[in-house]
Amino acid sequence: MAFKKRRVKLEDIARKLNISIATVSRALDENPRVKLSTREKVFMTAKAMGYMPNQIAKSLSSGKTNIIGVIIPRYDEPFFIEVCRGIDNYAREHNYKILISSSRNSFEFERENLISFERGLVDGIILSPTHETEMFAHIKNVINKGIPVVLFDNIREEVPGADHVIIEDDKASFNAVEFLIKKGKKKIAFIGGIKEKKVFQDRFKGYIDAMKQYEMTIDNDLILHCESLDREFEDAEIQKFFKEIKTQPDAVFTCTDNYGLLTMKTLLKLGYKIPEDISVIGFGDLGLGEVFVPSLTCVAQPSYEMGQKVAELLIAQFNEPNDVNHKKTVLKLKTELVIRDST
Amino acid sequence: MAFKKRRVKLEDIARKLNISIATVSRALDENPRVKLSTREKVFMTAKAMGYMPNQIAKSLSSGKTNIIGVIIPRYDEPFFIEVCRGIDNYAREHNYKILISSSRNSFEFERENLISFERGLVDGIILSPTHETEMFAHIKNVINKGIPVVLFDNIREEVPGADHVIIEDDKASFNAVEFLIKKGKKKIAFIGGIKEKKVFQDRFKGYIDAMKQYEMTIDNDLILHCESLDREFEDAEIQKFFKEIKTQPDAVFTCTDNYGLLTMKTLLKLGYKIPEDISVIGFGDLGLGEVFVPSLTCVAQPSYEMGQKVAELLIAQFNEPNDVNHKKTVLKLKTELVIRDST
DNA sequence: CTGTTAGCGCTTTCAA
DNA sequence: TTGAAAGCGCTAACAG
Repeated sequence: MAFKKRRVKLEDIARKLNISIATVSRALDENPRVKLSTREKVFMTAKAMGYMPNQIAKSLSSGKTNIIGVIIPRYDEPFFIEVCRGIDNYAREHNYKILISSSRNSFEFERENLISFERGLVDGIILSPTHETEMFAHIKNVINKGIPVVLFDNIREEVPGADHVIIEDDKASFNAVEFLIKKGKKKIAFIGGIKEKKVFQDRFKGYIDAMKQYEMTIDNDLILHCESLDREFEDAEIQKFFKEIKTQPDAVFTCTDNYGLLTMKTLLKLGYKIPEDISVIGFGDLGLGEVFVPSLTCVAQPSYEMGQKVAELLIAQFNEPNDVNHKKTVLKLKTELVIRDST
Repeated sequence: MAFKKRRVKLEDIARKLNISIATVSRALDENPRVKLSTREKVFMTAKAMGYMPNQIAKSLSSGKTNIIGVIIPRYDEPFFIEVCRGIDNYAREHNYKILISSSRNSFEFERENLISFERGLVDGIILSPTHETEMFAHIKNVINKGIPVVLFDNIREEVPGADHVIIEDDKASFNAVEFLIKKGKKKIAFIGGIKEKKVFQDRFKGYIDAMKQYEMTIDNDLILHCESLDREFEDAEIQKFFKEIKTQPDAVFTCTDNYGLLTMKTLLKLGYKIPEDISVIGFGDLGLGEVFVPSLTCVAQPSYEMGQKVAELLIAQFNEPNDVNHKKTVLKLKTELVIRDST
């Protein structure tokens, strides 16, 4: 093979068999209107000649690409990858591929990615907004062009026409904090993420609600909203928080697995015993918490299922007769508190 | 907007301006052969009409999709995600998108994915073979069709025509084991993965080489080749290994971060002190090892760089005049031993 | 500097 | 049951 071969196309098969391109196309489509014997002949020669359909030509002609565009804020967060795995799984079963793009936690990139998806490469879009995303005009724009959209995870504002899949963030953290209170904890600290992110707002709300409902005093000294998006800095922020803390907490509710682990690390280094002196709870439950010593009690988030649901909703939109008066679905997934050694 | 709008196309712009489609196409391409004033007019109207180029039509006509197909064995391994991040980064800078497919550790899926990529959807393919992949006919096939291919990580057999990017697995583990020996360790255990996987073979070789070179006795009782592909079972295998072990080791060299962490967990639960009683080394260094208490000494693998290199090689192939007599590049990336608290 | 025209490979009416 | 032919929206060679 010393040269790049020209690909076999329908025309080649047609010529070899002395039939028309249309018949070949129909035959390969297993169209029953083509005589069985012809169909068989076509199949054989197609195989013999090493025919491969051209996906691009098919797409142009049919107006469907069978590709789903996925935009996530970042790759290096197991939650998003797990969601993608769920999407991929469902999509594959329905003959779709996924094109993943990261918005790198930037609204500008999110917009760019979205625009590039408007160029007809994808049949629909799944998007998890960044913390920077305040305006949703770019998304509405896409929807107005008739491209189906499903949003998940961090949705600050409801977008008409798009399905939403989220988890019960407030309720989940309420339950976790309630669990600590019922264990007799008196000084429960809170560690969350950037305040702009809806999920962190909701998790904070759950904390506050539980504290109020059980008439605990809320001590601002025990509350930290991490501001960094980078592992390294998160670590530093958390270390600083516990070194400078005035009131000694007897429990910490944290808003991600990573915060939970970093908290345990810091506390262990400061000489605390977990869970004897202090309890720690994480959020997410994506594998790491189980291995740590002591293992981390977590709010378990159904990430993989979330991916599957999101894909399901999108593909359902594809099959709707009228995709513009699409009735929006808002799906709230349940979480579960997985109790381990850290509480 | 109560109906799905027909997209604006070149023809619409052309008609509105009373010029030809070709001119519009060239103008939007910023072709200097088009009069500046015409170009400007075209840009304005395109914008005003909300024109978006049709990527599919472009691809069919130009024969380029600007999409890179990536096939990885699994999503839930940070190494692969990190490589993808590197690929994505480089690709994006060069105006390519990536289509990720998981082969789910199965040769059959790998083949299927490859075949679906042969349908003209991607300009080139990046692939990390599964442990099951013994034959490379499916890959050679693709290369013979003139589709550029770059392989990385687990390559059992060199494939002519494809570039390879790997790390110095044997040397890396040699160095790690040597480090333990020089620390005065006498009973060094080895925990690796399935024997079919080339990377694990090489890492084992490095261990054996170091042990031989320093005239240490190799004790089969201290060697474990994990057979499971699932976290949960890995955990059980490692626990079993240490519970049944006859000789007490004073160090453990493990072939992945996860093995390292599971080993530490098991040892801590069995009452060992790390590093006082026993040292542990992991392989990969993808974030988790740093947080654990004690933090894990690791062979640091340049995963992100690997992704960038892989993408670079592929895109270089795109620009080669003759892609069939392509001179294969084999790139071996260096690793580094990051020393932390576990040794 | 601009227009005409012939594809790219496939799908799909319409006609036979 | 099959064929002819008109697109899908864009590119590019050629002509002017």
